[in-house]
Amino acid sequence: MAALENEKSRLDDAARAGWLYFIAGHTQDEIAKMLQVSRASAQRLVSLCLAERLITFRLEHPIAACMELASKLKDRFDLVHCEVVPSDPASPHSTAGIAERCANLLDSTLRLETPVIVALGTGRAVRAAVERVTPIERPNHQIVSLVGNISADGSASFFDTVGRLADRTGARHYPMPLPFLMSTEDERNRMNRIEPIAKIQAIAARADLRLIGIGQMDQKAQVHVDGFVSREELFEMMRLGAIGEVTGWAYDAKGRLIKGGTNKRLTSIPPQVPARTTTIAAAIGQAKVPAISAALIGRLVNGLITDEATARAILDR
Amino acid sequence: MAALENEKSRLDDAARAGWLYFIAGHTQDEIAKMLQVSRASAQRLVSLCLAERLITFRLEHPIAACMELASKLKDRFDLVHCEVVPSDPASPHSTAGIAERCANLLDSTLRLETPVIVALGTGRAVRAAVERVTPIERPNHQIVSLVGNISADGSASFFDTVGRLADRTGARHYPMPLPFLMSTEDERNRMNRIEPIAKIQAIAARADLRLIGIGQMDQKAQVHVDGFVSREELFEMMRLGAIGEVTGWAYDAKGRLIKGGTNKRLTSIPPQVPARTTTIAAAIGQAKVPAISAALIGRLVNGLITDEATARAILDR
DNA sequence: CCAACGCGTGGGCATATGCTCAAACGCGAT
DNA sequence: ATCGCGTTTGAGCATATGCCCACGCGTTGG
Repeated sequence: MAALENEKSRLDDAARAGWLYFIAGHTQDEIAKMLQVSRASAQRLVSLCLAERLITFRLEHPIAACMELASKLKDRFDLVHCEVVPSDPASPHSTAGIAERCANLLDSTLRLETPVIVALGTGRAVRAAVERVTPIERPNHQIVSLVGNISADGSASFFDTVGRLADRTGARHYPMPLPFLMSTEDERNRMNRIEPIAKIQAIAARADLRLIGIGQMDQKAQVHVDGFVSREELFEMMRLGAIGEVTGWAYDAKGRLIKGGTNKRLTSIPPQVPARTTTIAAAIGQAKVPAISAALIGRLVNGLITDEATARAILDR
Repeated sequence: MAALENEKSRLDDAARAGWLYFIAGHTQDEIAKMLQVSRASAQRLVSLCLAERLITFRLEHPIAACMELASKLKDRFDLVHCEVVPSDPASPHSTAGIAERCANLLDSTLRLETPVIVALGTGRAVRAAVERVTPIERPNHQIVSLVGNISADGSASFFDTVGRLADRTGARHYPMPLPFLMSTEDERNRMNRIEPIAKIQAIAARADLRLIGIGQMDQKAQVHVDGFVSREELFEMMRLGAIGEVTGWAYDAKGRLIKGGTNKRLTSIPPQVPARTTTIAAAIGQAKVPAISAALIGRLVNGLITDEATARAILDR
């Protein structure tokens, strides 16, 4: 049917309009005349172009302050990779900037012709990053999830990061078909031994890149808000000293994994300590500062993508 | 002195403003408040950011029509590389679009770690492209000029493409310290035998990429306008059938190099026929259509970067 | 076959942007 | 300290932009 054709030509026009607007520097009035549409439509095309990310902006200039923060963080915590983007004072929790950089990191990793394995954890920034990855055909890559994708109520839910990234690359993908928490430690251990799960874990262990979020362990902990961990479980972990979590694994202020509590029943693949694989955390926000700091101190991650304000707060501790 | 410091921090602010404007999507009023300046200054910063190319736009969407034209050209003329950018109906001679793509091509070539040799010819698009190359440290690359850089009046003049590109990469560079035309064939041949020149020619012969412009041979021929070739010389070449030129080498409508005239006295490195090295021409404009077509037919180049209108005109012949 | 619906269109208005111009601000020289 | 020159700044205005609304066209479901 013609709908798809239309859709396509509309996107073409949008791209054309965006090109004329941003690159050639024309006004929307001029573009409207060129494309033979009303100015209002031209405006719509330009904004469609933006909404569909047909055009992207890249900042070529390494803002000195950010560069400096990044290099200090790199030194202080012995990181293999660190990026600091300018803060957006109006929305300090927006993932806009870091998602862009994460997407870039994924892009350049996935662009390689030699097969690579990318492991993904949780986090809003990770999700947003995946959405921004440039599609590229790489059927020999592998995308693997570090966390179970079955929520508490049994539905295979929350954002299917692995699937989305696989869509964009044609890579084989391995979501982890497990609940986030099992009911007992035994059950968890049994699960870890069954064939398909063990296989996924083996793949994850060979990952070339791990990209994960960092969650703080307070009343607003994402693992609790999303319903993976009950209020009681959360409080127990806090009593045990939990200050943050990566892929669900709670750790204390020194970045040491908590021995008991939900950590005994977690199905997620635990962090390597210290991280050997390139393991990049993407996290911003004042609330996460202690959690991020601890993860860096404990070497749960060896890379960080954050914003200026967060970077400063981490260094100021 | 502090001037440089100031300059730097001003650019930082510009980058920051650009980021907030284009990426975070704030209005200039908001940015002004954030950066503690007047709105007018915010506007200035944003436009400075644009002017300095601190931020760049990249069109992710392969505009179907352009893609199709590119692929037809590739097939028809057996090209190894072809790109077609949307035309800007308002300024059909603007190098904006193709310069961007050329810069991109240079970027990706220069990004390689293994030493590469890039040879540059003449042309406004080539010059503009060099200005847009992302600086990257590649001291082991080599940049070599295909044309003499001494103008008719003896000054080492016109735009020093090779030097500029070397500035941006730290690569060794080899401008050709010769006049564009010698006064006799003998003299030219003698020049070709002297040591440093022969060496440059040897390097150019091993180039991994040649990027050149195409000039038409009519009253407005660039070689004439720029004063490299006199009116009489130009007319003589036209009598001999010249329709276009690459790095000064005039050729006829079938793309065959003219045997006599200025070609006997040219110091530029002649095109390979047929091109074996990746040799990309960057050229747009109705006036250049016959010249571009002939160069493609004669296989003086095996790649083309042009715009939609020119591409269409070439295919319609 | 028609009604209801969705989607794109163009007009119009409030707001944001680009630009000009005169005033203020260094900054160096006297 | 003062003057003069060149640059930067902010007010104000003309213009461009973003968005809401009512309309029309095509599509879908009854």
